[in-house]
Amino acid sequence: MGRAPCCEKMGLKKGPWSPEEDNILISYIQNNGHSNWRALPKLAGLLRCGKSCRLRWTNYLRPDIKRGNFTKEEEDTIIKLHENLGNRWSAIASRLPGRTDNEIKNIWHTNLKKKLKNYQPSQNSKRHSKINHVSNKGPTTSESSNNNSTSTINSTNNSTSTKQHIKIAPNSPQLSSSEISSVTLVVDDNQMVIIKEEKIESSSSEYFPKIDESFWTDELSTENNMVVGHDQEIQVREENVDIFTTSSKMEEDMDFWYNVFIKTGDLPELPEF
DNA sequence: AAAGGGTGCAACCGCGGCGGC
DNA sequence: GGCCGCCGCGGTTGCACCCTT
Repeated sequence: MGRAPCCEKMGLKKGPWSPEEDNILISYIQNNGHSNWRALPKLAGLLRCGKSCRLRWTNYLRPDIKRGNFTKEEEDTIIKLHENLGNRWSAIASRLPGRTDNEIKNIWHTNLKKKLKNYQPSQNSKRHSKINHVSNKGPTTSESSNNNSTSTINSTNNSTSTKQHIKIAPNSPQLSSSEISSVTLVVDDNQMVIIKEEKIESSSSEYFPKIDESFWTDELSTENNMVVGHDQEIQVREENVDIFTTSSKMEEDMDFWYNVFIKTGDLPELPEF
């Protein structure tokens, strides 16, 4: 079934936006919000499709957009994040306040990609010097196409005495958006952080254990172990995993910890849980 | 000064996810 | 469960501007 192309209706304007159109859109959204993009242009009196309005607003007119050149720090962050997230521009943009996915995508294609060609970073070796890969046992089938890995990291935090299991993202930053993955951190008795990344071919239904809503709640359920459980060593280690409950403080700490990890490749002191 | 190529960026296109019915 | 419409995302295009010759 074919999808009707955007702006198929005759009479809808395309191309660059005029200042007048911008003003109409801004004042309408300021007064009425943008709960329905489809209806917005009609209600605002714009000869544009909703999609065009949404794009203009999110990429250009939004008041919280940071204009101007990217700083060195922002560029470095983009490079780091792209290394980990791939072309997931919206995910990258979400970590750069005031920057849009479109802007980041543009800067990447026009600027950073070229920079990287001449720049062979040592981040990987740096990271690997701190992350000791203790096993790399994928599922017994499709091993060649699945890139599962488990890493341990020495933590300097000596205060915890129980294993904790932290799911930081449903998608591994090491994998492209076309791949389904799971990333899990486990802190064990010896203050070792185990990073479990699992890459799953999206077409391979055997790696999609049934996950109910509880998986995405704060409590660690056995379902979690199923998801990461292709690695036997991890399964054994997880036998003593305590129920994991989160607090906003803990989430903040983990977010900070993860951000430093992403930005620098270094592993800062592990937050106390 | 003009032409041609390169660059940057706004905007468009089409697809997929998701929710409502 | 399937259909449909809306929204968001990533890829691509088009054009204005800049630089070089």
